[in-house]
Amino acid sequence: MSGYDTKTIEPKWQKAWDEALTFRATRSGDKPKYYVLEMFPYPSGRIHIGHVRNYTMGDVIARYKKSTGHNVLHPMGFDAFGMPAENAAMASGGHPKDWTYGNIDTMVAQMKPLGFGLDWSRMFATCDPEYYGQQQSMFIDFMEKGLVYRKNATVNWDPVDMTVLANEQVIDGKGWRSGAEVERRELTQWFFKISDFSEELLDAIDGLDDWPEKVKLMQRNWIGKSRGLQFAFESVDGGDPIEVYTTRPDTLMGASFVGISPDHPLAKELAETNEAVAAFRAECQKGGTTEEALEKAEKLGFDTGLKVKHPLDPTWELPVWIANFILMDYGTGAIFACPAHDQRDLDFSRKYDLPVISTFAPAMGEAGTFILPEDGGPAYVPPKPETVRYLLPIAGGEAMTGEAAVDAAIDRAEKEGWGTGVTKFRLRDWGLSRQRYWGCPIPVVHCDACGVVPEKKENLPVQLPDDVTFDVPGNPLDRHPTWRDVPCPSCGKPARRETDTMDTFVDSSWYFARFTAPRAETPTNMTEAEYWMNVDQYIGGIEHAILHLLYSRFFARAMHICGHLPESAIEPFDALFTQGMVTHAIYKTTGPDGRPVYHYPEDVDLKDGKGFLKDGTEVEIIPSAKMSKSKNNVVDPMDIIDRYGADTARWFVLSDSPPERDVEWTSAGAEAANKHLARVWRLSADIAEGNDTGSDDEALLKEMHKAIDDVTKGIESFGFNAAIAKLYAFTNTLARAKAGRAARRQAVMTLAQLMSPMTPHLAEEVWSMQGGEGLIADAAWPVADATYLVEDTVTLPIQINGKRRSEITVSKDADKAEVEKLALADDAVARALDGRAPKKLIVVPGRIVNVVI
RNA sequence: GCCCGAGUGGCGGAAUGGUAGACGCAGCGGAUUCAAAAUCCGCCGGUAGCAAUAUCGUGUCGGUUCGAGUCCGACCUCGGGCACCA
Repeated sequence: MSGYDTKTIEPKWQKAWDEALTFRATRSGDKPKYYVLEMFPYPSGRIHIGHVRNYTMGDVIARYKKSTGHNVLHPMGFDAFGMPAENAAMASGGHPKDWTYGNIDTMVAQMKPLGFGLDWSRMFATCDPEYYGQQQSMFIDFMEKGLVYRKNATVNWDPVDMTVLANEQVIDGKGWRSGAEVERRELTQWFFKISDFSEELLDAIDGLDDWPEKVKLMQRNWIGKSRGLQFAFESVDGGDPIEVYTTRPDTLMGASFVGISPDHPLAKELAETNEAVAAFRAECQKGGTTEEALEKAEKLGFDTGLKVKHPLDPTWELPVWIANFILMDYGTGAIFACPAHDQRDLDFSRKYDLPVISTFAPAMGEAGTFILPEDGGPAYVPPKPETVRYLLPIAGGEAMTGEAAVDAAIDRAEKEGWGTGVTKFRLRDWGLSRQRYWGCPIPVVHCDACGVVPEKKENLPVQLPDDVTFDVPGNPLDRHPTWRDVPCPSCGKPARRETDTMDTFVDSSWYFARFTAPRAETPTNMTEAEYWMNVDQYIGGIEHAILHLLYSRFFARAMHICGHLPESAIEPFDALFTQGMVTHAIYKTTGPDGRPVYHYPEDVDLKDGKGFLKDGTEVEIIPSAKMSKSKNNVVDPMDIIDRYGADTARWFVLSDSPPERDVEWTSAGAEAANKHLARVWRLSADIAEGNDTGSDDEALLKEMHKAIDDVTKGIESFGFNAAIAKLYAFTNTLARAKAGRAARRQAVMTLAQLMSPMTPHLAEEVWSMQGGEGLIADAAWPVADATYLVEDTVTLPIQINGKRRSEITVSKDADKAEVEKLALADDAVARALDGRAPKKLIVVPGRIVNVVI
């Protein structure tokens, strides 16, 4: 007997599936369809064990759904535009295109030996002109429908390299290559009008029943609907009124100053004549553009000397300050500050010695050790639904919730005519312009006579030129000698192409739709889209909870408006599952220069939880760290396949941790997985050669049907680790079973079927060893027989005052009175009661008995 | 700074508000073997006890409940996102 030989088994069955076109997605018959999709990878170079986990989960679902009678679509492609390709070209020459397609070839070659049931015939990369040409065509459709526009927006500017930087290229406020202090600079950029859909994208979240609550909550907060008051502060000095928006109009009597953004038109106007203002504005331009950088930056202010009137008291004059923490993008770019109830405003007021006035305090009785902010306490910011005691109410009573007070304040302002209740959203329009080469060119032309004109559709795709270099910073499209020069699509006179390319989030916002008809001459094919959409199960990382998923939801709506998707597909992902990362310990020592040295796992011997190098030096073990090349803790799936086979890798990434949590890769765990699969193989071989004697067939059947039931439920609920635990238990049962050959053969074939979504090669091998008909991949999923699932008796734990003290065994349909009688007769209970009657007796049928004494 | 999660034995983890620790790893003991590997069997949260058993125990502190890993509040630590990483 040759043993469990993955190097023979795995290629054999992969070939069999290929030849039988087992995983080719078809619309045949009257079967229901099922579309399962994992977030497609960026072609970084090699596949990562995290990819293996992600695609294995999808494959389990895909194979399971196929065996329950669905037409399954399970495609794969590559999110192939983006910065790393340009960085590689800058670092080591070559061309982003060659680098990217080379990586794709490598990664496909690495994925195939893993035996995923994918329809490879549908594969594409977003950098294929056939794909991005269709994207350009849709961009033009979006323009026609008014979903795209241009406006100014801030970017990170490196003043030394004279180039725009991505947020990740700004490190501690400095450019990553030049080290120069980064500035914020305005450029005219293209935007998608996602904000037109704010309300709709928010409301529709309620219908996403099979999305994780946390993702829905994150999206709701991101869209950020708020109700507030918009009103104007009249100028004392005869200038224009300053419009402000506030979500806390109830704190108006606590106003300390009026703040405007450094980018507010008034600030810009002042800067023209006032050098100090101009200098302050320049100071505020320093640093990166991220919200985090802005929030964490030191609060800076500049007193303009201007004064405005308080709307409720014309004699009350408030100073106007320019403050760096006020965003022009949100509200009106101007606020009134209430330091008593906002920590940022309080920090600012203390720094610049501005007044602090509390408008409310904790409700009576809850005051305790409360210190008012004006007396040195922190800003008092209770949740809005909490009742507080108003010291300076502007409307309504003294004790109110913040919510009620805000409503009352808006009512008063509207009645008196000095303000309006306004609903605003935090969600900003989607800026898609990138000043980079390796992306989808924006298909427009700038003409001196006609302005901005979309390219003619028959001229699409607007292809990236191949003859570019990356030896100097900046966008190669900008300095290409001829690429920019084109005739105006409208008047035919010489004009210039747009040199900005699209954000790569655009590429990934509709690939799922393209998979339904990947070679269509239009972005989608309606027949195919109607049949396959929506994605029934989408699987990916939690890091995409907001941007990618929100942009895709917007895109599906925009595509529907332009006739590229049916209305039923405007929420493209019916169910979402977010999986955790695969982590691995880091082995670290400290070098002679005091800097950390990271060691490869194969160089470290593990003993009793400690790690040692070959020379005996003990290494520090940092567990569960994100895999990173610089930390030498990356596990290469190809090494695992080579050593143990694909099924072991697949089994392990599913077995050790719940799928939504991170899993730590350990060599011990991989070995254990491999041992178990070898054991199943031996068990099958034994049974195939075994004899017919035995009894207890009934007991084995019972366990088998329980296993079918448990594993089916486990797969359906993404409890893969729990399903695998049941499979271990059932394997143990089968190995020890004294049943006859027929019953054991049936059991091992069922075991193979239950394992087949996770370890498909081994499952096929066992199936064929036992003389199963056809491929296990085509076999119908086993169904549990309910008659085997019911137990005749149940064991009930007995608690005394909530602590387990004993147990009784009763028949499964014993009524409450009978259980009570048996419980009271129990020795432990009788001892504890000592003749007294229990205070209370709780019987939860089939669950527990609790005697309260 | 803001938003969202997660914390259970030596380790990964299981547990519709109802027996905390299923299953796996490591460890310990045994069988098999000339020996080893492989395999098979048994034990395995802490403390006390020969044992029966008692007692403590799910990041920390409090609360709701007959009963809390699970629900509520505060805090600590770690992770994800913050609009140009993908």
